[in-house]
Amino acid sequence: MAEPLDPEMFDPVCPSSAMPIQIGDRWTAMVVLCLEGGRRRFNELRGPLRGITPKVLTQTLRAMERDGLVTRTAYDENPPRVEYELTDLGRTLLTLIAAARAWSADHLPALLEARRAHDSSPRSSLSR
Amino acid sequence: MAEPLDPEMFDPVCPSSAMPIQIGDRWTAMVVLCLEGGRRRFNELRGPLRGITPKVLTQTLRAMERDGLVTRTAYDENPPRVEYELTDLGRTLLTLIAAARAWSADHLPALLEARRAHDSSPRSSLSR
DNA sequence: CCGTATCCTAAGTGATACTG
DNA sequence: CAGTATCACTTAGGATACGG
Repeated sequence: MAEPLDPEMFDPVCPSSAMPIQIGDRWTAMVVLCLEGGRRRFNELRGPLRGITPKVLTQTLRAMERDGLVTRTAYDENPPRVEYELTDLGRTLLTLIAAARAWSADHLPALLEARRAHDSSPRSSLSR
Repeated sequence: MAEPLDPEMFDPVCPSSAMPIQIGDRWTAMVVLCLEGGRRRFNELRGPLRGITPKVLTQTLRAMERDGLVTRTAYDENPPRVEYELTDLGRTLLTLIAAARAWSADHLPALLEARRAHDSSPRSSLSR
């Protein structure tokens, strides 16, 4: 298990990463997906989560640990090694996240098109 | 259709309203649910959405209209009347929201318990 | 390698008051 | 009735630098 992650799996700027939902904060759902394949080290998570700073990743993981979504295991080695893993509770989010991604695949283009049409309409900046 | 809404249906402070997901901003999912039963007037929405201010409700509805989730119909009457209604696209969110609420019903207690246990643990404020 | 410590800004939200 | 106009505030999130 735990095959290498695509280091560019998530790019929050890229619309294809757009999710209609947010679970917890901005990164939580992505972290869950990153941990789907098994336990990961801190720096293994930083790659796929394009642009996340260590501070924010720590924050996110701490909050998830607090909520019982992940476990944190620190090995007393040098250099240090810390691994994160989904709990059973954390894994229950996977189906919900999958549903959300399915919604995006099915309907996000329509939403974006509606937005584009609205923004380019003369009425959008006028009389209300 | 359009039976009267429970004026206390949603209280963002109440944990039973807690959602594991957010769709758009803080209120969007609740607005979708409020409109599930049919078209509603502006002030009809303010009751169930406990504590929402008119400014924020307007913001939310405008954003949803822009994204093609609701339609806004203004009748030229006095006193003014404006009705909001879900579009087909907006209705596609209902199943996703239902899935989210089901997750809450099934797993939110466990999450909250994990949080409580973590917060009351002596380790939570100590050595990291 | 795995974080912390500071500092900072932008967005979201709300309170209050006012208007066509 | 259905909004707007201000003002104020909190917090998530990020940039950067440093530490065990």
